[in-house]
Amino acid sequence: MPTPTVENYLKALYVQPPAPGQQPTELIPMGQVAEAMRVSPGTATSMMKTLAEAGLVEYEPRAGVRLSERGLALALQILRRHRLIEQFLVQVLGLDWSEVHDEAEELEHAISDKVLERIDLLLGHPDTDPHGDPIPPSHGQPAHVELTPLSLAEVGAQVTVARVLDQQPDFLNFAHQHGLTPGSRLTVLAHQPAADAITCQPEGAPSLTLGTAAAGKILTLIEQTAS
Amino acid sequence: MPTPTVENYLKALYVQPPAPGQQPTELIPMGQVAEAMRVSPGTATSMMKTLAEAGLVEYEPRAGVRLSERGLALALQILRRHRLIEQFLVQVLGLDWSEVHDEAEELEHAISDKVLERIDLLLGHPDTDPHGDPIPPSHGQPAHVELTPLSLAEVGAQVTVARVLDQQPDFLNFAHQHGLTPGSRLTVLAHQPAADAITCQPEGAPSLTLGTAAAGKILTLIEQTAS
DNA sequence: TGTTCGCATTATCATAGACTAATGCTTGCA
DNA sequence: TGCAAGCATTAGTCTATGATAATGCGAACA
Ligand SMILES: [Mn+2]
Ligand SMILES: [Mn+2]
Ligand SMILES: [Mn+2]
Ligand SMILES: [Mn+2]
Repeated sequence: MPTPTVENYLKALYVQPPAPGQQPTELIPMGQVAEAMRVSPGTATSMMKTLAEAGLVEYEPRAGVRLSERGLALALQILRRHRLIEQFLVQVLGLDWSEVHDEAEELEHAISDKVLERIDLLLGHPDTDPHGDPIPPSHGQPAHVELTPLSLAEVGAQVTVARVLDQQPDFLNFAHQHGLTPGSRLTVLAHQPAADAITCQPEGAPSLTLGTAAAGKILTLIEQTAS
Repeated sequence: MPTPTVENYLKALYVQPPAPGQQPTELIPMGQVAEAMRVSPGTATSMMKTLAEAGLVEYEPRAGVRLSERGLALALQILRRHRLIEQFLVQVLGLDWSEVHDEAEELEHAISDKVLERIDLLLGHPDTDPHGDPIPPSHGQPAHVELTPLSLAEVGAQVTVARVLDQQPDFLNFAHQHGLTPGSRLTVLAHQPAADAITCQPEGAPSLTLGTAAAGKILTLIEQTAS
């Protein structure tokens, strides 16, 4: 059984965004690992060697690391725990979606498979967490759904918010207050490239202008394009 | 915030049974600490010095340790977490009372005050856990209730099982199968000192003979003495 | 083709928690 | 009154995980 530290590294490796245009099987450079885990570069290197010893990653000196098959399976297991716990904390205990990430970050290392499956049952086998992140099944990869960042949705399109990529409480509170939670519908009103902004109209809330960076963190399902 | 290891030591110190006839404020010898925590004597000594440094225990070399006021408050907090979690696992997730102790042993270190108070609310502020152990309030000591070990109950008495002291799954399964769970009522039929045994009649279950040691782990509330 | 700059690696050290083995108190008994 | 047996303490080591600082490699640019 891996330590909490090892579990955190594996999860971090899994969720690293591939560099633009890269396959997710490409090598992750050590600097990125160090930054993701907020440790020094030396610590990252030595930890990656340890994980490689344990067969959880493939490590190529001066090139980077990628998860091995075993490492990937473990990472998905931790991610499943994390996201089911988040959903549980919101649905059953009534916590706010802005505070469950940090709670789950600890609980994911303490919960047994048995308790986890009870939670899954109680929740009716959800397939996403409160932020719209997919919950991996107990075996195998989560299904892939094609989503469009709000920043790229066409003017006039009607979209449904499906997933919010930023876990920061401030951002989540902001999104909640403006009707940008998974399931809420909105219409894209305008792009303002010069202002680096986009304006949209959430259903049942005032219209809203967001910077491109923020809009890029809101992933949507296109319901209807501009007619 | 103490580490999980420190929390476990404090909890263990709190639940150490005082030697027969001792006040619970007496010093606990190092051998007892080492045995309770299943570590070597040297480890116990060095850990107690560390805890003394941190002001959580009073340590007298070659005599023993006792919890300080701060250590006691912390121990009660951990115990509250442990027992509320156990009750939650049984009541909400439907786990068996024989398996929740080990689960809670991990979760007690991972759960936040916020989540804990939500659980407490959801359960309706229970004051005992599934084994009948009292749940300490968020501040202060748990109320003391006078209970009688089944081994000492008089022949002919009607008693209600209030608390089961052994957390071993085997013992708990045995107790459950024979109707010896908190809340179940039974009548004491006979003492057989020569056989080191006691016979009782649980309501709605076959009568049962137990060794004195086992009967001593079943604490009861006397409902009615022999007429 | 050579050099430099950015990143990675190595070397050294620290801390928490554990172990084993050697040593040292203390107390009860002769 | 003295000593041995039973505990407890100390000394030295180990592993996991971190840090810092010195060194090294290699890709891109001159
Ligand atoms: Mn975590
Ligand atoms: Mn999430
Ligand atoms: Mn514990
Ligand atoms: Mn209990």
